[in-house]
Amino acid sequence: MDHMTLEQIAALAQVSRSTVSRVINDHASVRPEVRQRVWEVIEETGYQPNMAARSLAARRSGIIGLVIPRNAQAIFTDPYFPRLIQGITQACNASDYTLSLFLFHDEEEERKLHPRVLRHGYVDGVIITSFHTDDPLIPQLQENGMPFVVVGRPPHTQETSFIDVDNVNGAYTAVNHLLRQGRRRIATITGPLNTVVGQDRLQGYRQALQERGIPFDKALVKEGMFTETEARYAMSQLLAQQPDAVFAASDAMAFGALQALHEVYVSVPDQIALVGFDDIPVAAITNPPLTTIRQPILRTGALAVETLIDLLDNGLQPPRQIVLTTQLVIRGSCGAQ
Amino acid sequence: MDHMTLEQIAALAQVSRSTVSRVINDHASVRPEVRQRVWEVIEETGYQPNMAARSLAARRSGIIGLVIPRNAQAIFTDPYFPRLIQGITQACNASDYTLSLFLFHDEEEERKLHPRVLRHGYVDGVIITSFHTDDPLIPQLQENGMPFVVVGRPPHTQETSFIDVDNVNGAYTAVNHLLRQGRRRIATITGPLNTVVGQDRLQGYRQALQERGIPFDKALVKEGMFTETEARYAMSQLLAQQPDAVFAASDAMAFGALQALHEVYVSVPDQIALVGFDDIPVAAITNPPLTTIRQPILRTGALAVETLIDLLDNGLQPPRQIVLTTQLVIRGSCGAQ
DNA sequence: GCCGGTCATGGGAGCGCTCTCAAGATTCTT
DNA sequence: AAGAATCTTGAGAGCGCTCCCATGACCGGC
Repeated sequence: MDHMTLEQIAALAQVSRSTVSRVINDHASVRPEVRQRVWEVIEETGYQPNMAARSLAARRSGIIGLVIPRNAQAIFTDPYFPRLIQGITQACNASDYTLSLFLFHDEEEERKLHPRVLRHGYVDGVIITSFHTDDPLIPQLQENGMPFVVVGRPPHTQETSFIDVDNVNGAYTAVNHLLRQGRRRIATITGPLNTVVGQDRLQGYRQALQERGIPFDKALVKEGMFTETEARYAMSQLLAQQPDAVFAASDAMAFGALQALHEVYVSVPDQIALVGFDDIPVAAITNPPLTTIRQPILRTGALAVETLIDLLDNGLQPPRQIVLTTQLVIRGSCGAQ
Repeated sequence: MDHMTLEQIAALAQVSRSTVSRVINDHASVRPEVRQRVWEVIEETGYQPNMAARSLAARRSGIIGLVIPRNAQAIFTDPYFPRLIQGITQACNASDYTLSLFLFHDEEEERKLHPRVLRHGYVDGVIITSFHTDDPLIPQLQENGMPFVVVGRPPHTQETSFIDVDNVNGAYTAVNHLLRQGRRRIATITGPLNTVVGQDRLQGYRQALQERGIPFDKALVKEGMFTETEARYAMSQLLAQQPDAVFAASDAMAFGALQALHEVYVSVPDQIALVGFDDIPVAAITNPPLTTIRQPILRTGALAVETLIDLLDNGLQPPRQIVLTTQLVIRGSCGAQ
């Protein structure tokens, strides 16, 4: 009684296996009364189709994978990831897909487990995020013909569908805003510079300075790892350069900076103005509230899923490449209010 | 060439399908030279067994599910969850299991998607966390014979394996520590009181007060939802009661309280001492650093996986019920240094 | 050198589903 | 009212694997 099969349901409803299959998969051409009779039996028995069998026969599992490589230490501290996962799961739930999480902690795990990601019959496709510029997984996916969508801009964009936000422009806007407040000695705490997103936000910073004819000063740039702790350290180092403003490439890093500044009683924004990037929920309730660049994280996740499903269903030729815009959210930390 | 099958590998290695299967699954009685020949062919061709077929034939998928019900809003702000997921994925990776994430956002999603969790052939078992005391999923799992392990203490413990931390004792220790600092008017911001963990930590608070003969004052208790924002509001409300200390039932809520206090220039710990619960990484770098109760989150996750696998392999009768101990971490926010 | 035992291997029968194809039932056309 | 078109249904053949059982090779004991 425990595990019923299609055949048993068919017997109970006095139809064939095929008809039950049609009813379950909502295929056309089943007489309404038959359809109803079958549904009744299904409800009564609490029958659930066996997914393994279904996957095998239909050649699709209904599972999509989310791959987060080892360098994403920030996943454990930065609300960006939970939020992205929220967007992804919401879209998955809506489209009747299940999400599998592939989280790698070190290089050995990556080497050992990449085959699992690529294994046929497991996932129909994958979403990959936060990779190094030289992450070996992307070429592997291509080689194995595993459909995938990238969150962020991959190093080699041809042939690849991706969802990115306009990081260069966002960072540019942030720094430009600081410039308009009269700040001139603007430091930045960057993301990891072996990622495209880290590079792009630094690029926006440089562009804004350049436009005002302010020379780029390497001493005002410190690399963080998108983590609070790293940024706190970076900020304490930057203090020696006596900046009058800081652009942190993520809100989490902005908090780290804020903490470092609190510790030495530097007033924000009076002595040092601060702008972050992301607009995660806590940004609104720090002291002072954080001026930041809002990026649509939920939407990014949802679009990644939708794009992947489209790719699965329709092949998606040419690849879909979406760049979402960001938005400056002015609060207290930049001194503009 | 793309998708090879066992049969094709067998042909290339000039053995039978069965022998290749034996080699892959590391079964005994295959001649070493044959074993090696087969491995060579597998490596050469980059063959990956089809998981769907394997699951169907072997009646296990190698996937375990992590279920996070809708009330866990905190997942998007509280580093507890990422950390738990880290522990779980590490253990999964080590044991060659894959993790599927079932994240529900509202009641409708839960209703609609519970069957998916219970569906046979999908997941071998599930880990469930952060449920209401009256969450319908647990009885459903029992009814369907789906193996599961609970993170946290379930409302009805007989027959159920779970991994919990000693929340009552942890909270007791936190409050007792405040009492020993001479604080007497101790408020608390609780977790959601329709969860066991929320109730347990409140219970510990009450016990500590009772032991000192301090009457329980309802006005000093505010319910938070384990979120920073809720806690910030709760703290601002508690100010009217003029407490000299606050026990927040999670670190995330302690930060919320801290922000509320900063806003009105109440000094921590001088005017109000503060103790949290969890010891998430940022606790060490807030201003002041947060005194808190450390719970072994990573270990909880790993134990949940190990217990579930044990349950899958060996039936685990009687159920395994583990309660981990907590530890007081003294930093600046309690006024003890 | 014959017989019972062990070891290595292959073949067959599924696992529970989907999907194609063809046949039967029904409706429409003229 | 008869043939053509359509709709509805069932049977069969897999999907790619695991597991059981049978077979044959090989070994030592007497």
